[in-house]
Amino acid sequence: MKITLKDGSVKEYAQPMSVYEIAKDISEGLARAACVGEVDGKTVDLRTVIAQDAAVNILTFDSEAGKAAYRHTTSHVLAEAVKRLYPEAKLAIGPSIDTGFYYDFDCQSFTREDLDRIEAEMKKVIKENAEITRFELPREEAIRYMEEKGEPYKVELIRDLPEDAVISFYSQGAFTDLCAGPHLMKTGMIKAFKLISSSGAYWRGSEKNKMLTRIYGTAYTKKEDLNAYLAHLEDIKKRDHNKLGREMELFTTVDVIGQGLPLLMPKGVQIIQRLQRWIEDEEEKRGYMRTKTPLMAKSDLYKMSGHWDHYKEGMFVLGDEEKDKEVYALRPMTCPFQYFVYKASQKSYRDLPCRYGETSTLFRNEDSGEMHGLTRVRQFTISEGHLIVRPDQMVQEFKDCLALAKYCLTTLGVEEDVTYHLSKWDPENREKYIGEPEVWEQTEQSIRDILNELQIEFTEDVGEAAFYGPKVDINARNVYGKEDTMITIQWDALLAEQFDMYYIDENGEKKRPYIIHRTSMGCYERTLAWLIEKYAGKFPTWLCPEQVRVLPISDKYHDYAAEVEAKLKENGIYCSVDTRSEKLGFKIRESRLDRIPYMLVVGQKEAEEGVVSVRSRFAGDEGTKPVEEFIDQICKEIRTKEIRKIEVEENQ
RNA sequence: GCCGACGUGGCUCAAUUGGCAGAGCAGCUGAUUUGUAAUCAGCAGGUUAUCGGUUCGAGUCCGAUCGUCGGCUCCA
Repeated sequence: MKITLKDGSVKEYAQPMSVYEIAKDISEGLARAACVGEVDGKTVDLRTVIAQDAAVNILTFDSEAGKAAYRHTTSHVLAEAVKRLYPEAKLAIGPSIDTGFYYDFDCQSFTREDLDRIEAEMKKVIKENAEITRFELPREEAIRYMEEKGEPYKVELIRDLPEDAVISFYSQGAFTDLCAGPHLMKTGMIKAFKLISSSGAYWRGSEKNKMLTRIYGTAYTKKEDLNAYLAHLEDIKKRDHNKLGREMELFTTVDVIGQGLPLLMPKGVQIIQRLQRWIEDEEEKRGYMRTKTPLMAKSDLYKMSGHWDHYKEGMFVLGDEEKDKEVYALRPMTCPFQYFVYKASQKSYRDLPCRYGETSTLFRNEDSGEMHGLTRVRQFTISEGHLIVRPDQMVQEFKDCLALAKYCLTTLGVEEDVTYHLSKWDPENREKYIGEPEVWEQTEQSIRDILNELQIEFTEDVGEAAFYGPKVDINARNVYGKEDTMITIQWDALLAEQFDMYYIDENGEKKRPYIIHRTSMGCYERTLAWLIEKYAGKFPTWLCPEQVRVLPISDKYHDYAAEVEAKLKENGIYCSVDTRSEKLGFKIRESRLDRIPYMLVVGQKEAEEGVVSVRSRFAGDEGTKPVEEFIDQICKEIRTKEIRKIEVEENQ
């Protein structure tokens, strides 16, 4: 048989060979580093025996598949260690994930000290360097085997496997686990690992099931790489908006006010205000009309929209349905309010599209465990809008909404950091949605076509739609890698019916419009959080609460500093003067720590010549220039919303 | 909502088996008049998240509540 290797060379063997044996034949070093094999493009276990001609590639930790196998084996080492220390623990599942691996156990919860003890036991397992072997069992035997071992979760997993599935097990020493593999050859191949944390997780991801104990960990082939990753974890905490945003006095929370109700402080509001004014103006340029509608309404409104049936748990209801004649609720969305703006007058086909925008404050009664900083809150303000359009206008308007979203992302410098999702309904879960299956299939196809036409890469997510229609979600990851929706654009062919919205067509007949629910740059709080993390608090100049700080060398130059400040303020630049009697070095240090983009040093020389010495966080010392020249420069940067690159060494 | 950890001046952290709540930074006052990342001195600041319990005595032990964090589930 002929084996073609990655480099094109061909090896001939007289008898069948396992992937591992082939690796060993190539070199001992490769065999030591081998994690998985790739045979004719398919990832396989190293133990897989090849009996006929094939293209074979040996993958190490440097490949995605190799990394996954390496970490998956580490999770088995973890499981063995836990079983040794806690024999009563039941095994659930233990896959590799992006950042490492986890394993779920049904047992007590673990403290950090427990994790340290488990780590020590794992080191023993690794030192023992047991051979990892694979075997298969027929279904009934597999079930009996795991029943005898007292592993009910494994039994359940086997029962749920398809009838024709191969049921494989991996053993290392006295430990055996149901597992599809692939795995490394020996436990001793694990060189560097760390248990990161422990937490609760529902069995099979359903809150109806028992909560198990999950241990997260990670593994690398080199101690340095592991340490670099752990250092990175420490480092990203510094840009966590929840810490940095409080430090920078952008927002705060107060116990007595309540969970999920952050207070935006003056500097935070300045940023949000600038975003808001920009978006409102931009939408107006694009043909939007602005509305201002009530923050609450009678329950009747939400009954019409369907929210009362589909979303009541998420709403703040004022009053008691049993006792009170009328019950009000704070609004969780703006849709029905803007529909009534539309309905206030009869519309002709010539009036459409009607584009309504509103800077809209919403209230959602999130579960207590869900709140997080500015990204998950109970009251938030969103660049909300609804477009009431004729069916023939739908595609173009939907595209325009995507274009607006893209413009916002590009301007904020974050367009590279997002992923697009076509959020679809779940046909298996019909009661969560309104409308007929054909309508869902149709509208989903329309969105799919638009995204393909615009050459936007996207994934399709089942069960992520709104109850009234499918949508495009634009998501971003926070510093910890957790994904949040930043922008959403929803295709709604159903609610117009519920609200009896219509327009008169060219034949004088009543017609149903379509509706687009959309945001242009999403929710202000969440966007602020995103920007804090993206820029580590060093916002683009146009968004900085303080753009320039004038630093007089001594009080002798306060008059000149005030003159410079006045000129800057005349030009709408946010600036201040540091009049404290401190040394220049100290003032510079504080300005840097306050993340001020520009410092203007003024002393005798500057006062005499009517110039300023510019020091920026972008290029360091930018030299001396006339005040007017600096004003022109920064005004242009602000007007164009430029994102200036930081080129100097940071020292914070 | 569920599992777990945590809560001491504005911030970062101390306080031995339960035994006088402390430091640095920030702040304020004064001195200093400073040329590109930290001048010196002094002062002030706390019902140890809240409420209750055990104890001669609680930051420390116990219970409840509120909040924060890490996850799960849910979501803009």
